Amino acid sequence: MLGEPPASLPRHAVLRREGEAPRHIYLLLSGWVGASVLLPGGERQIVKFHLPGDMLGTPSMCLAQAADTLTALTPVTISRVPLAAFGALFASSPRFAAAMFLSVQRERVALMDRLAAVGRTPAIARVAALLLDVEERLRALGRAGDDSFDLPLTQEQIGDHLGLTAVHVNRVFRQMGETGLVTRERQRIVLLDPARLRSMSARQQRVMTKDAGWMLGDADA
Amino acid sequence: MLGEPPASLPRHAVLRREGEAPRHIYLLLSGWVGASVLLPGGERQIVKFHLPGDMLGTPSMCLAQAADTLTALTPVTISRVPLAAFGALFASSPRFAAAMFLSVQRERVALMDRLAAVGRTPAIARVAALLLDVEERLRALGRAGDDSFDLPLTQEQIGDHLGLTAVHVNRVFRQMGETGLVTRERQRIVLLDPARLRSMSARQQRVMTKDAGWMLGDADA
DNA sequence: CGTGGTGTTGAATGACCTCAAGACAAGTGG
DNA sequence: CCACTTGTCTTGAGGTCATTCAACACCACG
Repeated sequence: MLGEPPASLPRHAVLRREGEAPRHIYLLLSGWVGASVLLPGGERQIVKFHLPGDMLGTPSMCLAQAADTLTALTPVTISRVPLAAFGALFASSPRFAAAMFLSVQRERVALMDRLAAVGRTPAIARVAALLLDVEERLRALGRAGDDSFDLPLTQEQIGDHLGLTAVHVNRVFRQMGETGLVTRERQRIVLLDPARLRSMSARQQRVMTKDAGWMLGDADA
Repeated sequence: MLGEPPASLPRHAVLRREGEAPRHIYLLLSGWVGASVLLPGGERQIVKFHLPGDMLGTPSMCLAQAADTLTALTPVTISRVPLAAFGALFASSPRFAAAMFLSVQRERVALMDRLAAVGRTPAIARVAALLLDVEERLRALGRAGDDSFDLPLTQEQIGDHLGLTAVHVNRVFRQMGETGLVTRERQRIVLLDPARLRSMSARQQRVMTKDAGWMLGDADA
């Protein structure tokens, strides 16, 4: 479709570094990618864990220098999309434009929710929210019907995502194990008690509209 | 232009409550509005302080139920825009669509930055970042050339914005006063040492592109 | 002149961090 | 096959930043 031929990259590969001029966005075909922001003091905040099907790098479309660094958390395959090509599509199809617009709004809502979690909930609620979020997104991709999945993240990465230290993430996981909330061996996570996990996560269940519900009766491309 | 006639609302008025079906977005003509998310436990996170010129409520365009509550922080005047009317414009003018798209991405970047601040920086850095952010936005509106401005927020609202308690916000302000960073009388803020404030804020200086830099040579409406 | 919202300050508590050490697993080169 | 390394996980002890609880001051407002 609109992207360049797929490319494979190993774990730890950097798709694009913060500060570079953004000339592409990226389609993630397989694997996990982390989008992170670096603070002057060297602290890192991972603003998004990307799963297959996601579009990466779009926040920087409004910037002269990319805001986030995109790093492969697992081996990945991606397809780059030049902004120029993207722009043509945007101009020719209002429906596509609307879909993109709504997609960004969804990301924005997700950020609002996580900001609320990081700003206002204790560590265990944040970890619970992360697990539920990942499970839900994987389920939408057709993975695993049971409440288990692979979480190819180090505890440090999880900490950088949730505003915690790796050490504290570890303690939270242990506590969750001891109280029968989850089990984990290697990177395999099993949600033993999703209901209780949900109740302590302070997570909203958001209902998305069908794309462009407010955009009726227009010509498509 | 595209909105309904302006309406005036008093302080504390709720433009739209979280959970309602979003049928409008709002143009803020004067005054301050806070967009907040409520957590199940009753905690509040203010995700954005809106200043005149801002479009409010757009994140909920992708949702069946509004994600955020819009509350007047000062007396305000607003203009409502029905989503339907909005959609027509969106369909007829790709340039408008692109501008909207980029505007959302800017909000997204701002959320990423604040998430990083809340997740990874101490209280004083968050307050410093807020002050600099507000000052910069007011300056863009043509207000105050000197480093002073009105901040019509309670310390509780500031806390809800930064993931702190009102008490701690107060202590941070006092400390900033004692160390010669800022002064405040009533709601008037004076930045005594913007440079030092900036250095401790961990705030990125983002360079925005001109609207639709990647979208060249298309027909406008 | 009360009254409610907000600001201010202290004392005690707590959630999370820092520092440090060790365990464990997966590679890598000998 | 075995050191050896490296990255990650795990656990403890102690410290810190921010919170909670509580009391009081200060306006603005009726």
